[in-house]
Amino acid sequence: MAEDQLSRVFAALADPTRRDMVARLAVGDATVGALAAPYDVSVQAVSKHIKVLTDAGLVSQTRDAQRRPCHLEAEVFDLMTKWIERYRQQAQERYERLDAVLAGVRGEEQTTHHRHRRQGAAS
Amino acid sequence: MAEDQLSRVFAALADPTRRDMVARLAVGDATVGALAAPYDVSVQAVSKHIKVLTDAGLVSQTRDAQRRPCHLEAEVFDLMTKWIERYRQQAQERYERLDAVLAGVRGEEQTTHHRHRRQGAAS
DNA sequence: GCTGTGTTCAACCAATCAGTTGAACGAAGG
DNA sequence: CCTTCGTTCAACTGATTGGTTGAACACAGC
Repeated sequence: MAEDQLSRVFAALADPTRRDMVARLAVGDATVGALAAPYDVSVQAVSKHIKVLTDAGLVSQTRDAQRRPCHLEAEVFDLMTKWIERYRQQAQERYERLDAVLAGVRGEEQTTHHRHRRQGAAS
Repeated sequence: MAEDQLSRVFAALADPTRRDMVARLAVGDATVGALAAPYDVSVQAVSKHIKVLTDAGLVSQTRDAQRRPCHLEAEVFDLMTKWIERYRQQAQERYERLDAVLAGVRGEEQTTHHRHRRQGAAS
């Protein structure tokens, strides 16, 4: 299931340190040691973070002598974006449809923000 | 700080049950009980999930008699999308730039700045 | 071959998390 | 009033997480 990977990707990016690592990897590949440098944690901890990112498919590692440079895999982002866009759009449409209903049925002065109208409208 | 909220949003969506709840809320608002129905867990557990989503800013609740309908707040999605887009794009650009470099200076070594020892093709 | 550097594995710890049950609260309705 | 329904709070549990340290592994250079 892609569901599983989606969970891993979201979970991976839920950590600020890992998000920062991704941000730095977007600029350029880096070794584990180089990635670890700015943070006040052990290299082992960073290695674990990389493992999480790798398991999520966000990062790949290759071999360069004894180093293992990390490379950002950008495609996985699309998985997230698709998921998000889908529901954001759906919610947006529903919001606009509600707007239309309110404007049509009522025809009153509803120019300001209508606060939440609870369900029941949707069939 | 937005960083903190970003962490909460990603963490909230890392759970498949919560993602499913968001998906259903995109269709229409729903009460806690209604949301809980399809899942094989207690209502209290679902209530907790809603709290997580609410703390992340993804869901808001209003009052309707003794019910508390949940409403999806779509704007928070933008926060995520912005973050993702930023780094996805950056990685993409870097990839294209590298492509250009490889095409132009085929097989030559450039010692100017980063060591683009690149994995994959270059070995 | 040894030594040094870079990285990961293993075991452990404290904190957080997703789930449970039991009780309490707020509002509607007999 | 008292009950019932929908929801949340409180306390507890087992699993996961992010961190640690110490050892092991994989190369490169002497």
